[in-house]
Amino acid sequence: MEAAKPSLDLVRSVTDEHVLRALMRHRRLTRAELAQETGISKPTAGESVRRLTERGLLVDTGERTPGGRGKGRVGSYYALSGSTGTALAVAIAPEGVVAEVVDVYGSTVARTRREISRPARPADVARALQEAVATAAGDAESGAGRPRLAVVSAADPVDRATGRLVQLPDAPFLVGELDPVAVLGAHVDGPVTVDNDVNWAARAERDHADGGELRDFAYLYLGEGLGCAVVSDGVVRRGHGGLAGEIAYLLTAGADGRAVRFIDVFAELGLRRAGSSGIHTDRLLAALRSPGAAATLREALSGVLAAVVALADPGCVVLGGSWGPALLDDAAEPTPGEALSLDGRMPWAVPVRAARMRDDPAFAGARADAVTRLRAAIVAPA
Amino acid sequence: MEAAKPSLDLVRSVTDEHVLRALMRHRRLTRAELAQETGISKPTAGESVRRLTERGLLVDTGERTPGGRGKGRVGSYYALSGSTGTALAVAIAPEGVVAEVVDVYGSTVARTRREISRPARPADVARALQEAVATAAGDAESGAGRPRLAVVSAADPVDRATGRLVQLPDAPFLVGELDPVAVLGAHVDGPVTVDNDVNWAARAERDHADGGELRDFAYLYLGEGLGCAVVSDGVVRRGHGGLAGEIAYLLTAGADGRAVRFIDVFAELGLRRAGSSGIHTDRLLAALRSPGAAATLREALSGVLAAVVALADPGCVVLGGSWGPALLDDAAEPTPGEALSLDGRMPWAVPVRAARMRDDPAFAGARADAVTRLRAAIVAPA
DNA sequence: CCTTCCAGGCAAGGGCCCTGTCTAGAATCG
DNA sequence: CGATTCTAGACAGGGCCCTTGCCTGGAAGG
Repeated sequence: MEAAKPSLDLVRSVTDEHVLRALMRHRRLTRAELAQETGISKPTAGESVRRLTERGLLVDTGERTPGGRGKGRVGSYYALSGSTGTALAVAIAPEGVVAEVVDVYGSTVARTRREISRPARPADVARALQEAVATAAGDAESGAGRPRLAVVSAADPVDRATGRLVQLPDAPFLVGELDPVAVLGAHVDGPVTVDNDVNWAARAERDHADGGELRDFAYLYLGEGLGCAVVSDGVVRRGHGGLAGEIAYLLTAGADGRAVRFIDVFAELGLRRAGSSGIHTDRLLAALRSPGAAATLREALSGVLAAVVALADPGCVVLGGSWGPALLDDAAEPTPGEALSLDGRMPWAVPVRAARMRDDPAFAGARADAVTRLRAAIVAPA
Repeated sequence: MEAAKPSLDLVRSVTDEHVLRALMRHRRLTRAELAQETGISKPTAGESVRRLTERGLLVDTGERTPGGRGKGRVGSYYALSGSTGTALAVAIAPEGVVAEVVDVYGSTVARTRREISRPARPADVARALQEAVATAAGDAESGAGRPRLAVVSAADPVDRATGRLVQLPDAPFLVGELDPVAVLGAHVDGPVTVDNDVNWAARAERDHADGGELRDFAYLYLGEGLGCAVVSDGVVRRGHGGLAGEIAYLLTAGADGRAVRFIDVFAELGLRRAGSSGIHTDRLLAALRSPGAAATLREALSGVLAAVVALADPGCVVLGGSWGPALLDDAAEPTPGEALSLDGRMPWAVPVRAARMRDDPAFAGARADAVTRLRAAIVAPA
């Protein structure tokens, strides 16, 4: 509703969009099915099919049978043509790189994974990224051409304006000067979207919830690194530079009650890795069995939670990462968040629960967004 | 672009909207001017005027002269009719209540202010609100009928779902069970929108900036109460319950380096009012001249700033309230934020500046929103 | 008084969508 | 095996909305 002034082909474009979206949901439809599915009249749907076929977006699949039960005339099935293209979804993590080519239906066209041996050095990560992307894009290119766009998840802070990874002190992973936009741009025709893995995981968690109930929540990632995604009004809010959620620097209560940065709590407990500056998760999980260390960690996390709740007022806090959910498993499941009460710090209660998406949620979020963006790219220039 | 399926009158509605919006900007236009202004053709503009006049939204003003220089045929001026109505903008603060009736052009139709003697008790506030609203609405009603909607700013946390004021411990103003939606609903035909004064001030500050440059920023209100508005992607984000920005409960560094809540820092310095639980601003401004207290306050505020920056990544932090800007006046203006450096707590720098809107910014924000909503209400049911 | 100039009305045309009807062809039934 | 039944698709008619182009009427200026 912005600069749509002299509109009459606007109405045609919305018709075409409905037809395209219906075929994204159903893969193949006859013109009559299309009319019923979209609510558009039969002649109009037929005309839209004619236009879109002419533009090369739709093809007659050649399949003619209208289904088993049909008694009447055969119909022609139409489907999106191959020229609708594919999208590339990539996840960069210290354990390895995943690159997947997806089509408009959300199906996987090609997939590659490159492991990285620990500790992950910047050059190793860059090489793994290059190889994984080249392999996946190459495998898919023979079939469906170059991907039209790319969506990248990176286990590092991402500059919102440029998409480059940002190097912050005390951050666990050293990806150096990696520029995913430049690397992916060589394999993709369109835009490259880059964001933090925690933000992608939060989007996956949001989409996983039923009926859009998760419109305002915080996703705390507690693993080798510390991160937080803030979802407000249904959208991950990245802030001015894309660095929103860098909770490592939040002031919280340390072991002796002094105000220390969250990340420093782990140093004081001897839970930071020697080589990198990440958190030694194995040692941390072991330390959780000692009441003293567990209490210190819970106290520190409680201060962080209070800050998140005070500033963002989430309706719920989701804990993810390798050891975040472990803080909850101890508590009785029926009373989630009991073990992480805010200790009377905050005057209102907020439920805390473990993340439901556990299998590479960052990649899942990026992959889903790649499909969404691909669909939008097909519809938009209509 | 949502459920606009069977659209052809959609295009007519957008035409009418363009005509209405043009007349909101220019107050009166002939049909020819309307056509030129909107880019629509002359017959179409004329037809839209006919429809809108028939619906009672437009009137022929009777003015006929097409302007001084015109040599040709006289044109008829059309304008929005009186039935487009008015909106009510209200600001509730402990010092008093302001109620203003505005029209679609943003002009003031009626205005009332009721002072409240300190200390403001809940009953005083409720009475002042009743009186101010009744007077303003009554004054305007004779001319333009009942206002169509109301927008309310309240110097208290506001529940997002119900619009009721929320009572939090350690909050300065005691408005009890005040329910602005119920009070205003008696004087208004349409919806009543209620939000926190800090959020409204932040919106005013955003609109005051040139060219939408303030898309991601934080507005820290430091007065008798402590508040914060977080603007992400150009919109104030209220959180799940509307309580985002309650920074009084944030953990920060106290005088002795211990982790204390922000509000407790003022108690330790003896800067909280006896009767209410607000901050004694006069005493605080005096205390700022003592290096020790000033350093303590800056240290505490620095911890709060770090939390805001870490979680929201604002492109800039704006300080408002009665003593917030005073923290900056001491520093050299050319290097804003120097006196409030993050002390190396955060790895990236964020500029800090004083609020530019100083004259009741909360009311200004609510008033502007009332005009916007009134215009939308006129256009929407088109 | 005539010319100039502009607001507004009128006519024609094109685009888009809808309802309603007809046709063709295949499966099913008697 | 032919008649019936059912459905996909084509076609005609009509309504709505916008646009271009032309005409008219009346006021200001020479």
